[in-house]
Amino acid sequence: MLNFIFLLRGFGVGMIIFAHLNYDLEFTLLHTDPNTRARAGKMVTDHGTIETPIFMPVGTVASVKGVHQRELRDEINPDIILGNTYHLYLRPKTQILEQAGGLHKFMNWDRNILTDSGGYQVYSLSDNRKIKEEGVRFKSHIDGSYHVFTPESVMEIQRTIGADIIMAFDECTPYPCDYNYAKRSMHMTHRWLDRCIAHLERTPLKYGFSQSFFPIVQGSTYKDLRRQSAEYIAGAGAEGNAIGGLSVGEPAEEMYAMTEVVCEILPEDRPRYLMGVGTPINLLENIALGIDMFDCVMPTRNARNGMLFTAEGTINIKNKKWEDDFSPVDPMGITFVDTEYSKAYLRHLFAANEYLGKQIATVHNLGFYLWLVREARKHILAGDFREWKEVMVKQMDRRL
RNA sequence: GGGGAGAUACUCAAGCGGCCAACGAGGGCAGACUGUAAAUCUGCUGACUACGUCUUCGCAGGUUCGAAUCCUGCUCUCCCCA
Repeated sequence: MLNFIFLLRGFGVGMIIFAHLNYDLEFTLLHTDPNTRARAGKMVTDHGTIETPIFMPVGTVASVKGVHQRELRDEINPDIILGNTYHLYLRPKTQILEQAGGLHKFMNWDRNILTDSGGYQVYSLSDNRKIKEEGVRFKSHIDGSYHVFTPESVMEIQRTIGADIIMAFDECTPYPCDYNYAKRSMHMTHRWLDRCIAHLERTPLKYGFSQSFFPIVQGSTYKDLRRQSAEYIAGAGAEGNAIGGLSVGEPAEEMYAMTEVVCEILPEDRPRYLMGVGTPINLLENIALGIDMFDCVMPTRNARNGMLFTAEGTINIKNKKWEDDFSPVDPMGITFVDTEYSKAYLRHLFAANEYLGKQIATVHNLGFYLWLVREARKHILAGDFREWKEVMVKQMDRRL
């Protein structure tokens, strides 16, 4: 653990304070697969240990949709979940989170939390925002009011939300993206990164535990830009590094190609986080390329829309063929919902639009995703990851 | 007994001479979803020997070049008065 001392310029004569860009994240690489670039590791933060590779369930507005915290902890059991700066800033609003003593206390989650910076909303709310060098002006999707996010303000907000890992403010470019636009955008993201770091250094921690900061590689689907960006991001020397701007509609092969060139450059001894990915197959393929952390709305959103992920392939539980199939939701029985309910019953709940159906499907899908990354970890440690992965990819690439 | 309103596809419900195989909603069937403006969105939903043909709008006749739409009769439903 490194603690840098630095002098805050122009802030009182000779006043020495501790830098707030902490280096408190302990990441240990336990094993690297000899046949692929897959890694098994462990991160230790003030809110516990995160075993990698990890999948982080998305809880945008301080809720993993459809799941109680108790089910999340006891059944799905992730070491870390996500929240979103843009959404939480708009509602309940930063000040409420501050009064609550931070997001952990507010939502009663005492394990790790990572907050996304709102960079993805720069992409997804493209009709309702304007990007400038200074920052981004958003139109609230809740009440139509206007708000400006700058790298500085986003760092302030994330300090107040109080996640364990906070993300740089970036621009997530769309797909396809014109080369020149991707290049300009990438450079702006880099400049924003410098501003994020500068601002974090003068923004104190609020809740007595440390926060790690991850910068984000951009560069769209262009290898040269990705390399350039990865070098810049690696140069920041952060405790972990993220890859953004993927899983925005590009073919999987392009995603893997970008992950590959970026992972060659990002430091081995720091966790690598591929943002917004993905399908179970995407996870395994990217683990093989050296990714340690993932998040995605797919298991939760698709669950609410009736899609189940299993080791044998995907199920659309709304389909008529399950009407009289009284077999368990998933005979593997990763979580209690898998064996306590039948497919016919779950289909009925969806047909009747009962909340419970969406809840069961969500617990199942998240249980499966977490099982998948834990299993990957086991096989990396055991040395047979590649063989296992090949079998799993083939098996999961089906519709049941 | 008298007066009035109405019967449209699985359901509800528009249409009131040609642009009607018939708006819309529900239901049904299928698809999409990747750092969550998503409990959302999209398509199909009379029958076929399907870029065309055939049979539909209570039933039976009629008027018209042409009828779910107009006329006559019948059957049934609902409302009001006695």
